[in-house]
Amino acid sequence: MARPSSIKGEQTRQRILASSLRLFARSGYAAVSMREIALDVGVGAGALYNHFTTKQHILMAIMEDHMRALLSAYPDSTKTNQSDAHIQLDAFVRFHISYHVALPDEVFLSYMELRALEPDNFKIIEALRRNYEAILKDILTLGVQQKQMACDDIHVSAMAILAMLTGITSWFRQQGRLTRHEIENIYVSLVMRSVAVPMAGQTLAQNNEQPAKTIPIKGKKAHV
Amino acid sequence: MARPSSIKGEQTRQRILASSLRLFARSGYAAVSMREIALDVGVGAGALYNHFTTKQHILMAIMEDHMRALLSAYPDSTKTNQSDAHIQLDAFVRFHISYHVALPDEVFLSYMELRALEPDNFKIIEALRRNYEAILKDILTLGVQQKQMACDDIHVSAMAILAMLTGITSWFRQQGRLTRHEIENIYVSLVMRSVAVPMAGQTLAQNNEQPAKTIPIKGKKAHV
DNA sequence: TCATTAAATGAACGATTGTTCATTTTTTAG
DNA sequence: CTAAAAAATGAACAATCGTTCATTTAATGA
Repeated sequence: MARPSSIKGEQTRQRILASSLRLFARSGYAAVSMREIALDVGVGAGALYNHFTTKQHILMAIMEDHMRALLSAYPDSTKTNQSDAHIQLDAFVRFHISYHVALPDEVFLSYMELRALEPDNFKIIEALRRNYEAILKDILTLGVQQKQMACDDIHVSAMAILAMLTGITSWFRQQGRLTRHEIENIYVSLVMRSVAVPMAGQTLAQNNEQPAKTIPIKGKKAHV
Repeated sequence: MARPSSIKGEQTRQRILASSLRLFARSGYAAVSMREIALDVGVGAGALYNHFTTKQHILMAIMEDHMRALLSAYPDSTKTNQSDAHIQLDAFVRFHISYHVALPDEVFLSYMELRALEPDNFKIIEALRRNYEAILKDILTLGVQQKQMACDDIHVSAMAILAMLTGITSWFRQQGRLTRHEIENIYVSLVMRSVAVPMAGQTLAQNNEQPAKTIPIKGKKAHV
């Protein structure tokens, strides 16, 4: 026998994933050609197919790796050892920000290119995403049960908080005005207050009685 | 003279915009071909170029129309007639949700395809976007000045709130569990509390003293 | 009705797409 | 060193891309 396997192959595979990740994140999946990826890796176009059967497989590998890494990176200790919902939520916010700020390309890509996934692949990623969302929902549910938090709607609140947190990657820059730690504190404050139990005397403008007056939309949308 | 202009041309132009909007929002700018658009409009591919000089011009027209319509749709009355920051913020949240839920494709496209814009076009859209963000920042600034609101950072808080609100379009369905009005109320509540002045005795888990412990990231990112 | 021109056609352009494959190079086991 | 297979090459494939253009169709003012 000769050469049943090598380390070279795995190295090239990882370089393909790294180049694809960066290019996909920058220009979008559909806008990046296999030749662009090959050029960035420093290899011929045909060589890519020794490691991935199709372009779609590259995208799927990146997304699935990211989602599984995200899920396994979340420290189980915060889920089991702590029964205080506030502390769990604080830890979740800091974890989410740390992870997403450290891996902006993976996060951006996994959010932006969901529609580039073929149906079967989409289902897999979507399921992993729901697993992650469930972590936050469980925390909010616990907090409401313990009457430590006030949520009008667990699902909506979870979606709102996640959108708020993930949005950081769209403006955060490593050398920006604020450090990651400062941003963590700001967001912990925002999130904690957003689900805080309203105190007596708290002025929350409640004009819920108004029947949702429709906003008049100016514009040239004749096709409506 | 004969036929200096017609209504037919403008109609076709609008149908091109409508078809492109739907297709771009569904599959992404780069993944949609001019022939697909033409087929959806019910016209030959060459006919598109009687109304738009390039594919990029179609995208730019959609985005610019949307951003300008968004800005002009925001009722000036809430800015000038009301001096109460809380009422202004309430109105802003409801306006934003109403508008974005009514025009999900426009919102989704204008956010997702920014990178598909050529540099000059990007600058224009980006400037319009900042104008819109400024509306919220002004409200928060006013609220802080009046000591009605507490923001650790105006810019970050504005980005957080906008991300939270715009994220609605990624899960909202017209025939879903909640009506638009119910969602408005939930988000008004979330936003109001997130910038609420903390009351004495309010338990906001403040472990700001910890030196930002780094989350260990498992995974196969050998290139780091 | 006629002249004029906007609007639409559809073939064609060169460039690029994802992918294949015969061939060559490189690496490892024996 | 040699045999064998992994890995890379680079030309080639059919298909599709955005765009152009000579031509035809259709709508309008006079």
